[in-house]
Amino acid sequence: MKAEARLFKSLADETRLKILWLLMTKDKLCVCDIMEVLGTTQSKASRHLRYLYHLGWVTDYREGVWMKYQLNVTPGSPKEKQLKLLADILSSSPEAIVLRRRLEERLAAKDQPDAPESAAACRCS
Amino acid sequence: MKAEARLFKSLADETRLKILWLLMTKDKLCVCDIMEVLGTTQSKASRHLRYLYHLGWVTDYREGVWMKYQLNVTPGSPKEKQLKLLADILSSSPEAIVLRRRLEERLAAKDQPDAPESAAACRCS
DNA sequence: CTAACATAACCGCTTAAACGCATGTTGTCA
DNA sequence: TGACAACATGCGTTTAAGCGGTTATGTTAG
Repeated sequence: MKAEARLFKSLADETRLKILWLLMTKDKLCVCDIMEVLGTTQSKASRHLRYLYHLGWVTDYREGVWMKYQLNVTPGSPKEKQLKLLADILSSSPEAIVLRRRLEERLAAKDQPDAPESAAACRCS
Repeated sequence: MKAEARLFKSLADETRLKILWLLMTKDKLCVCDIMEVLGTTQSKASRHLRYLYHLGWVTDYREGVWMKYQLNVTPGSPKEKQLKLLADILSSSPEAIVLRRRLEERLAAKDQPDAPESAAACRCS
């Protein structure tokens, strides 16, 4: 059951859970979005995203300068089912709402090109 | 989401997963049974059982010399639902069958009082 | 080509988890 | 009461995870 243990270990980190939760709210996020919404470092965000990538939780693709990440929702895959369960568990957390709202705000701020430099520090599309 | 991370961390260990799986097969196991079936140390088995106990996965009660452990299946509790999901995940592991068989053998051997000392090293009821 | 930016990889450090071993505790039985 | 069995736990060690800070890689714009 080593594989199962590794599966759960990949979920045994608060930052990774938050990242997955953000990607459930909105797929196709770049690293700078996640890093900004979570209020963390680029190094940390990127590292956890790579971790999730190698374990099959997310897929990535490049869009210009930005690396976009999204949930691996291949239909019928075990991951898809697991993600559903995970969503159910995370949604009952009090922080879930806060994070979701922060993400909305962040994405909205980026649509305003006259952002007051506080939001949208990066020029991620 | 710290609580959720801790929840998954409690499942991020192979020994603990195996213990939970054994308890899904047969509730009310003593430490010596688990330790024997998993082929591990008493110290290790006991420690992980206490760990699972403190996180609400299992309950315990004393039966003479033996400490009996069983899954915490309080109806309607979150743990009950989580255990169902966990059972689903673990059952698809190749080791699941082996462990289940080993447990059956172990329990059967204990019913034979003329055990050849290899099985039933302890006199657990 | 070069500067600027987004991201990944590296390094050293700190912390926490898991383990083995030994010891303590509790219950049973003679 | 003393010996023994089942179990819990304290301690020291080892190993792995996460993190901050820095550097390397890749991409675009000028």
